[in-house]
Amino acid sequence: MSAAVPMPAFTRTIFHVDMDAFFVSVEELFDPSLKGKAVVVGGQRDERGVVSAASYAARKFGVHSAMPLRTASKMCPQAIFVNGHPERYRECSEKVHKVLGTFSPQVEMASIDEAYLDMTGTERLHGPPLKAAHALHQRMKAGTGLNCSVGIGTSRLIAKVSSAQAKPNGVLYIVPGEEAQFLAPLDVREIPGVGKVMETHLHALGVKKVGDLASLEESELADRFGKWGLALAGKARGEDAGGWFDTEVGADVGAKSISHEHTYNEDTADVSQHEATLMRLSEMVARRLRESQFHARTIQLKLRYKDFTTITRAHSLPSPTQLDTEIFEQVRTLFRKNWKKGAQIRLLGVQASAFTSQPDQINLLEGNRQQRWKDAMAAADRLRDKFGESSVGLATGMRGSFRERIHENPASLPGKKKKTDKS
DNA sequence: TCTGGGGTCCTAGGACCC
DNA sequence: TCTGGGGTCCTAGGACCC
Repeated sequence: MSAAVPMPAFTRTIFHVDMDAFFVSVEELFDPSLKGKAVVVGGQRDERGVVSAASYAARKFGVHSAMPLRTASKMCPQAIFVNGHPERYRECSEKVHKVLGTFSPQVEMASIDEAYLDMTGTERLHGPPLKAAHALHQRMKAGTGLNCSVGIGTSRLIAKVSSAQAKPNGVLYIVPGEEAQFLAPLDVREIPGVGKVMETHLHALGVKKVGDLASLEESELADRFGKWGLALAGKARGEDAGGWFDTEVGADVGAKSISHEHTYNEDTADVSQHEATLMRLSEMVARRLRESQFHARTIQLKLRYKDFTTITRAHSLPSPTQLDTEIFEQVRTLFRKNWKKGAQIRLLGVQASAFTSQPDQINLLEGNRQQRWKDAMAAADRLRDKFGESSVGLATGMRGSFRERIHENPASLPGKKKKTDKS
């Protein structure tokens, strides 16, 4: 048993809705002459960069996302190369979200082109799962002009894996109880979270299919891969074992970081160019912080050299910021300290994290003071545990002082501890 | 093949505190 | 002079996803 998070006692009905060749399909809406042709979205054929999306016609030639554009051009010379249009995709994504909202109040956009719906208990409104899915399909086409695929299962994992099997433009329902049989013949790579590295490790153990994985001892997986191994064992059975998958659908989590980065068209060692780039990236990050009303405490520089070696260097500020100048100065300091002078740079990036919504200095100090008091109390408790009740006098004295503080400023009492433990 | 940009989560070591 | 056990925070790197 993986005991950390109890599985729901009832059977859930989860939909995973995945838009088909999303970026390509959106481009086709704007230029119908692209329809049916080999199309590559992401940039021009001679540019530095990778494929964001490929049409099904282009995929026939082996082109796939994340492939370098130049490689795609060699494999499929007749392909039409299109620059990406993020605003168009965001706009369409909102339309998708709206359509999905008419089917369930519990909708969660997992990325720009896919979503989870908890459809548990919607039978009276929408009928059985397959009927609801076909209705969704039609309403999606009518509302957005786009095709999607729908996977249905008792967990997020099963829904996600089955939507991939349903592509393109299909629906696949995995009947409750048949999860393991459905997964068994699939490549381990089909399990979300199993990438190239984990695949190699599993192959070394003779594990190629999910069925092979399911027949391994859970304890062996745990020994070999730690926390991940345990989750993996559950996934082989179709369970949302551990991590993000185990969360309720629609419980939206705020952003944890905001970043921008830039890859030069040609590598360069020109300092003034680097500082100008860092300035621009800092401005972009700061603007988004202000838009989302976040203040960031940690600023990170990302630096990639010509040979692709990449370093990150971070610094936490005494008080959080959303100002261009403060971010830029931090990132410039980090850059000056860490750049191997004269070495050619390929990419620069700026990231902000450790968000608070309260920039207020006074509140922050109060928070720190309170934290120290909490620490002191906890320390006293530990002392008491160790040395017995004779040391309780110390602890009581502290509690007294703490109580006074609470009366001074009752509003600031509630714990700001947000344990992000999802396992 | 010559490798984008925007994210999330996990691990591991060291500093620091009690 | 040597000896512990925990906890939290910070930082760096890496796997993975779309």
